[in-house]
Amino acid sequence: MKIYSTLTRTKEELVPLAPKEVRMYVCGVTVYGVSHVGHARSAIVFDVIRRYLAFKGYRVTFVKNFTDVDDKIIKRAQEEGVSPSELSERYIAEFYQDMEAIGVLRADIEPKATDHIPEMIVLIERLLAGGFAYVVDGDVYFEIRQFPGYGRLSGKNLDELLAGARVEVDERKRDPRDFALWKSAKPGEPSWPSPWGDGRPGWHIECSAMSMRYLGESFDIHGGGEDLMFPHHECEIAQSEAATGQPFARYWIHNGFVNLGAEKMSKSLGNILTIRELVKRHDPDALRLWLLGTHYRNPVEFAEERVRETARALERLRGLIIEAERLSVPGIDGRYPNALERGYPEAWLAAIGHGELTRRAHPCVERFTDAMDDDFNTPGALAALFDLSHELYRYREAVGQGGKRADAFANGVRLLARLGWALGLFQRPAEGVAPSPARAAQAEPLVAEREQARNQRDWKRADELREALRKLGATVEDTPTGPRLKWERT
RNA sequence: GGCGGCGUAGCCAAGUGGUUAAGGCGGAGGUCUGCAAAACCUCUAUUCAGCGGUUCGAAUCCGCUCGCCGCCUCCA
Repeated sequence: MKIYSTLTRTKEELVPLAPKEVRMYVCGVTVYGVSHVGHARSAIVFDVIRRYLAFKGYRVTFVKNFTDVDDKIIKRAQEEGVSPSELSERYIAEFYQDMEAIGVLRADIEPKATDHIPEMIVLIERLLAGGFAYVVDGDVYFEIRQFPGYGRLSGKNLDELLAGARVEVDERKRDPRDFALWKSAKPGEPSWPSPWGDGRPGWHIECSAMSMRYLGESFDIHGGGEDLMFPHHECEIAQSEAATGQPFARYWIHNGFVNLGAEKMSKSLGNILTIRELVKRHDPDALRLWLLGTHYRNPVEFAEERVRETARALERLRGLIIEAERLSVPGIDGRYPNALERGYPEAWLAAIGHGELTRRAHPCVERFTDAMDDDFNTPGALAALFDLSHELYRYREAVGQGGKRADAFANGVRLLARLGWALGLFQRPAEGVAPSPARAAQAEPLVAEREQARNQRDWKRADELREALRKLGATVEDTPTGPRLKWERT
């Protein structure tokens, strides 16, 4: 399969350092506030990448960090009159809640910067010993001139960076572009002892230290939002490769932004839309489906209406799962909340049990994996999924005729659910939106009475009751097996 | 100023040198239905911002023009 790497700006064949094993590190969040749609996109993109690699049969080790010490955290903690660690712990808990709400699996390892100060100190010492860094008044800086590759990832040359003249002017630095590895302690700020005096780590060093700790000095994939390309990832490469003399990450993956209207969304602009708010209004699967409808490297513009449209498309796919479950096929197993399973599309195709349906499903599955193999082309994969759903509905229409069998249909749906799993879809109960118990209790007698009216061919009364149910938020669908309620999201 | 990206149907969005330009939403007609809903069938871009060029052949490559956006500073 091919992955676009920012480092080379081309799609490259994925060749992991160890066969059949992928080690990936993704820069997580700085925990000083609630997460927004942009974080959701990044989390979902890498969740899908991780899932699909597992689906392909790779053993994936996925590390995603928390930055729990930095200027913003300290500032916010002071404003709120709590300790920085209290603040970061709170937002870590919030982050987990949000991720669960949108169906993002936990990473295998989720390290916090403050738990890895010793590793960072060791790394900084290596850099000092190698002549890549220098100490000034308890601060340690990385000297970028000592690392010729600096600027390669972001495609910047050093002179342009200087010409930009936005770099912080600090007389003590040998070069204005040098960046801090260690910052000396200021009163009232958290600090740790170090060979250079009490202080705290610079931003970039944590990711180098933690990725090396858990994945080794060289690993396969390093990812994050496109904004992290420079300076963060650029600095990570410099300090890591300077320290080890080894190539750091092999493939660099950056996801595009979520814009709000014409503007980018960011905490500093204050125009954020939180995940918390979003999942109140939208089905999490609709949110995911909407996000995956655009390739991960392209920007996407958020609009409530787009997500609502996507929810209608989702209903089509989900209708199949509901249908299959109604055929009492036990547990459509597209849902594996905590298990990463490798995929065997060929076996699943064969397991359908009816040659005709297998034959029709086959090209859909192939297009699905071809699209995903091509730099995680989720829009292409979704197109294949919709085509598969189409084939399944067609087949279901004809069940009972010409050898078409309900069990084959259900097996086909199971295949669809498995493909969906690789995208993180269909992991919740297929019924989707569940009514509150109170509403369900209210609806029950109305449905019963309506059935009675229909049996007596009292269409007027039946329609009144349909209307009454609609006011409760439920749409009635009459099916051969009886009425079915579809609840609105409230 | 430097670097990079984008402009495909009413809307969203794949495709990046060669059969009929995916898919979704929306819309039109039909089947089914007491009526609906869902599903199914048919249709909905002779054309890919514009203009030139390369090529037997371009939405796809090159040049120019217009429009939009991102990064260069904390940010997913």
